[in-house]
Amino acid sequence: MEQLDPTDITILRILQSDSKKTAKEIAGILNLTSSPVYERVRRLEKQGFIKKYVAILDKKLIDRSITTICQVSMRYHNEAFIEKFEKQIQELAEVQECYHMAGQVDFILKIHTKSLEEYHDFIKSKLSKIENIGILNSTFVLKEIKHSSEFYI
Amino acid sequence: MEQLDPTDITILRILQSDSKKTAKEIAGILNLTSSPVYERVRRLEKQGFIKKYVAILDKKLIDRSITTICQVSMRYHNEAFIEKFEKQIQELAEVQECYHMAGQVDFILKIHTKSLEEYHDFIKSKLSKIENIGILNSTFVLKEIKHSSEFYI
DNA sequence: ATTTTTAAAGTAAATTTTATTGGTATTATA
DNA sequence: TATAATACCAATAAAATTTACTTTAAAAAT
Repeated sequence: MEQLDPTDITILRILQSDSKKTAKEIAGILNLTSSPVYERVRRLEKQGFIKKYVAILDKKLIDRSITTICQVSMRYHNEAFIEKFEKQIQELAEVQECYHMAGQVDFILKIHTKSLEEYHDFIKSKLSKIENIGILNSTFVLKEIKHSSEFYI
Repeated sequence: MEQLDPTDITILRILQSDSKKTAKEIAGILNLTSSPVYERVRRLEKQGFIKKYVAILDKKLIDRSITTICQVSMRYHNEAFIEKFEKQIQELAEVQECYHMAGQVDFILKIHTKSLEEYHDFIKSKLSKIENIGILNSTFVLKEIKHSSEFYI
């Protein structure tokens, strides 16, 4: 694995919090000119350190106020069932994240909906239609204490 | 609340998945010229629909391979304790997300570390040092089935 | 039905940023 | 010491952003 020097790390930190910063602005922070910054960013993209650039939307304003954490356990743990479940989850637009977990619960999902009613519809008409779900436990987010896509590097 | 028309929604969908798309490229998809697209994007930023633009890094390459979901319950539920907990969590760089939940468990945290060992250190020397934590339950992500910052709009 | 108003889109030019190239200094290597 | 590699700087071309202004089309008012 290619190593990151302190300049690379500073660039990654900046772009994690604001990807609209120009090469020139970053160069100002680093006491460099924009060319080496530009070249490093391109290299970091090419090497895969930077996967993509995205816009983060305001959940409330786009009317997706309800965040739910849903914990799912399967009835049977055959490879075939698990794989099918994973595929079906990927198709559900309401599911923003899904992790296969170690421990009691098999999967943890993060789901965004307009309302509790829409969440109810989601469970009734989409999630619970998936074969082989044993236990399904939903808890609602009362308050977002911290929420970011940044990694500490 | 200001309403979004179909053009706005298309723009938001595109920028959620790739914020490097130029106004011209988006205009091509929408059969428009770049100026109205540019003006709409500026408006969507100003109105707050777009909160920020960020770079998404590769967890593995930057050596944050271990993702842990940690469920925390408080011993006492005074407002003062809760607020102090929230403040302290916000300071912890390893914690990427933290939600105050309805139900049995008070908080759910998503934590990224280099290794299990580093996670252990985090629990021992940082998280469990916070006053008033009752139950603390950690489960590890075996596989990311789905992971995105996009909302379905 | 015609005119007025308004909002959205188009056009074009300026400014800024991105992207490329060539050259220099520094450091490591043979 | 000579050579190669690396990282940076400077200059410039290409492209995108940003601004100002004009046109178009739809809705509202006369």
